[in-house]
Amino acid sequence: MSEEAQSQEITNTSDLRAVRLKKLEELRSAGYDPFKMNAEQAQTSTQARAMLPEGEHDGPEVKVAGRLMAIRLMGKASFAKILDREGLIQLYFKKQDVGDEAYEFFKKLDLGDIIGVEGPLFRTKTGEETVRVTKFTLVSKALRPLPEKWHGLADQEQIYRQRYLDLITSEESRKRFQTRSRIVSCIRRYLDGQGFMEVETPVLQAEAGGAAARPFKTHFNALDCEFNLRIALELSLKRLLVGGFERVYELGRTFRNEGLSRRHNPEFTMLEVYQAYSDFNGMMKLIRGMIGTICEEVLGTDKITRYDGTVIDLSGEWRVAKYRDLVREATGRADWFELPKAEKLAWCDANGVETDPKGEDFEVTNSVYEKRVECNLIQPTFVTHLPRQLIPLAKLVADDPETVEVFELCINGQEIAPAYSEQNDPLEQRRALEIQAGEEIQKIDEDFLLALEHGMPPAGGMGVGIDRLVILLTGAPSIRDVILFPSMRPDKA
RNA sequence: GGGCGGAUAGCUCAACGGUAGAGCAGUGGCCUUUUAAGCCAUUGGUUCAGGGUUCGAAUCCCUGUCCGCCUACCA
Repeated sequence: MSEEAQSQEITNTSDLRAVRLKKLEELRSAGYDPFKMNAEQAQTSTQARAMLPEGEHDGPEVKVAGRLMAIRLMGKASFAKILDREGLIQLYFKKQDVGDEAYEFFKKLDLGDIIGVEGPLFRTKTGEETVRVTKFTLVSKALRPLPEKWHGLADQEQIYRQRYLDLITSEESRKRFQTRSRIVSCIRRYLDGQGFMEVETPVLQAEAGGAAARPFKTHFNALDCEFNLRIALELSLKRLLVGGFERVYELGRTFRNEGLSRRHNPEFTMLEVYQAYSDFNGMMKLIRGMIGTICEEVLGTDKITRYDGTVIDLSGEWRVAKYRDLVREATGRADWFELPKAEKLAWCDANGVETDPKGEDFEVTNSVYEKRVECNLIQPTFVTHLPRQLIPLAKLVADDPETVEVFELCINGQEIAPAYSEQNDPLEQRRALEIQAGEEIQKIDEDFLLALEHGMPPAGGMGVGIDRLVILLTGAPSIRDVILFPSMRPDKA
């Protein structure tokens, strides 16, 4: 590849790669190989800027490094900007300062090249902190050009497939992923501080249980049998409750072989937490405290402005509302639960709520809940007292046995975290699993039931969709904007 | 799976049946405090692929590929 560029006379100067390859070959034949060089990054861009006090014109020497993002050549002096992990910093190259030869070298640099520079700080007449470069080193040559400097990357596909270009050009995207990382480490700190223990359980499972979703299948060569990628963490973690690990959590990737949308990615990050001698009320305090801590320590605010301008207020006490009341409110029918199914169906039909007419009565109601209640819960709301048929794995509410001890925390029109008072009666659990499995009895996880029969302490359990939480907390428009490399069809190039 | 929209220079986009253009970046030149720096000159195209209609297609029609949005499926 290099010979081709080396030997050929470049006639087409808009073949940017060829032009840059030629520059590289020229450097190499002059005895300079950028890929064999390194630079010292003694300060980040923000640290360096902070070393020049407000009002001061001159500052100390700094050594910074990063990617060249802008070059403004003005004859015998030039301005440039480099980007490091914290942002941009301006550089000033003057022929007098660096010497004639080095200045000619500088003029051959391209946008996208990675350089290290050193020199004293000064403030320009417009007030910007700038490094007056005395020495610089090219440490990586970019053979490909950066995206357009003003508009950046607009092609959604390229943003996802070549995320590095998006990260280089979009500060918003860069910040969003940095925030995600800080949210995740804050969650770990918070749970660890509450005496929880982080564990890792198998991703590869003979039977993927703990939720009703289609799994991804794979083949386990050594055992010569079909395996699945996990669809939930629940069953492994409850075995650990039986084993005496009373406060456990796992923060890991889960896989569901289902469609892609603004809210769904087939592989997504899930947090599941189990706490012995607690229940769904305890989980409510836990999630409230966790999100409150993230607001305080990561975001510095409890008011989130969404991409469309909507403000989500996470301060104060969050609303707690019963499922039935929310459905009554949404339909405007105080007598909703007394209506015969035919009238419920008629209401759905008249109000554009799609539902299966052959479904059970509670399923018709749940269609209303999903399409008219959940997606409208923008401000934080704990929905409680869900009908028992919807969640067979939770304990019944003692004084209202048609409902279960459960909440679903909804914010931003999405279910962020469901939590249960976990079922620990092994006989009830078997019955529930059998009902759920229907005819496919062989799918019941006997090993899990065996564990339960040894006695599991009463416990609260909760699942948190980390991607959705990050969507909420960063105000992002889509799940694809909070996953670095979202699932894509293979590039057929 | 269904519906709608899109694919044109390296990037962002125009041209909507009649010679494919602009800005950015690239190349050459001028310019010692600029910041979307400026000025002069200049290179760069299988208009996603394949077929059709037409004197003539980036433009109209068909098929395919890929992408986006909506929708469906989804404890």
